[in-house]
Amino acid sequence: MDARTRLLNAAGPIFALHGFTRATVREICAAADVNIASVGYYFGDKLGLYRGVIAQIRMEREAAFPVPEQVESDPRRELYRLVRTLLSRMLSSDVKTGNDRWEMDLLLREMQSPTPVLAELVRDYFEPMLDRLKSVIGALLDQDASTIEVEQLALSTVGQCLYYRVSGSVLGILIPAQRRQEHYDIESLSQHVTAVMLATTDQTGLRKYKSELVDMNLTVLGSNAKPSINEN
Amino acid sequence: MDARTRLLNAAGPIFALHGFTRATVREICAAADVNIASVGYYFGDKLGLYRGVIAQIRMEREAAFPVPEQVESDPRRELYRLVRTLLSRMLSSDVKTGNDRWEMDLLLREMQSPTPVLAELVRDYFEPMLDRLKSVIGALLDQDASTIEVEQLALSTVGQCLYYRVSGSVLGILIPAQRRQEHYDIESLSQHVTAVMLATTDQTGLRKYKSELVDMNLTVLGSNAKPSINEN
DNA sequence: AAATGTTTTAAACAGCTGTTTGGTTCTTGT
DNA sequence: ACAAGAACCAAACAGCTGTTTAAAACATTT
Repeated sequence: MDARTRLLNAAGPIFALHGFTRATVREICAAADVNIASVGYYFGDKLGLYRGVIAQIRMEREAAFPVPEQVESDPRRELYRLVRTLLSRMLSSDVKTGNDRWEMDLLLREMQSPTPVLAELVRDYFEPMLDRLKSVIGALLDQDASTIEVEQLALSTVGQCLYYRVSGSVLGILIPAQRRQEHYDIESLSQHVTAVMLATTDQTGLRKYKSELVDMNLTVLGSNAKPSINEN
Repeated sequence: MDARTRLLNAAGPIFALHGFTRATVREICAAADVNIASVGYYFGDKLGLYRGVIAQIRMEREAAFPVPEQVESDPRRELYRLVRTLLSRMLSSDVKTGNDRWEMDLLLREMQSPTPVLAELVRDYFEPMLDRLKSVIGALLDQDASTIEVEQLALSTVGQCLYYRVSGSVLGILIPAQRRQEHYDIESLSQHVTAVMLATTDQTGLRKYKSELVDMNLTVLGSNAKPSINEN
């Protein structure tokens, strides 16, 4: 195999495991069975190699879990498909090998310590998915739903999905292994998240509770006579 | 001020900004106006200093945004308070100074690259909040709600809140600054998240949509005759 | 077979890292 | 005032970092 691609393949998991800085080119080159100077030769420097890895896994994951085509007649079913794709991208990795899920770890590190790469990643990878979610949620809501309302709901959807990836380490401590395996797989979570969003976008749902909430809040504020201060 | 506490204060933002490894003791000591050898003198080594910082910010944030006492008669209002506390802990920092929100960044880094510190952090900081959420959501649902259902809903709540912190960098690219300031403050988001969860926990809500979903899903699978394969 | 261009190699470089040393200054109790 | 201990300091240490060098090995073309 080409030394360049061997380097690319070896770098991915190591960058994901240790982050960009902590990952050393020596460790990567040893894993790729390649001389240390090769990263300079093929990618200019360490950051160039990193860019290459990011670009590669983005293509891979778009191919493995593409945004479903817009053929669903029922927006509810389309929402389910989108959520499932989202969760698959978050939690799953190569379907064939069943390998570790290092790709998403890498993207999360990029979100936490952004490099110039993040902007294009958002533009090409996250935004299309968010737009699709907005369009489906818009279809589920009444026509006079505000842009911001639809957007917040789309973000709530992504947020729930992302959470199960971000706090994997925390969930590992909070939730016993058996229950985790039984109830926190992609299928169960897809159904759960979709159900939450369907219940929320029901005509009688969100707006009713939001106005209820405003009333409640005003009552609290009124009885306390402190209109703008944090009450926690 | 004591050199020890000066060190502790200076280390927090720097650890949060660069992560444990990238943060150098030289930079921290320079910011604290302290000799390099002091970290060894007071904390043993760099990791000891890190532990000290984590312990300190946990105490600070618990004092600044305590879990509300269980005095609310209306579970809906209690849910709102819990969500607001959660979002405050995520998004806000020192109320007086209005400083940067570096504390949560640090906790997130700990979640992503866990050290032995994470376990106690989960036990003392996350778990009590999650238990409270479970109890409120259990009160909102009908009595025969399963444990796992309540837990998933509680995690969905936390997930939505956490998302606005985790993907701060992404939101900065996706959403224009003005709209972000107007609609993505703590108050707006608290109302939004609470409304979503109230709509979902309505008696007629979640379970209805979940069974609907199962029907839909079975239909899809049946027409494709591929029962167990990922259809994305 | 010779020449040209490409790829690979071991070694060295300069710089930064956390930690330690041994001595100095300051504080405290008697 | 003086001794004992705590606090602090500049300097050096050993190790690892990304990157570069210049030569060797290989491949391809003439």
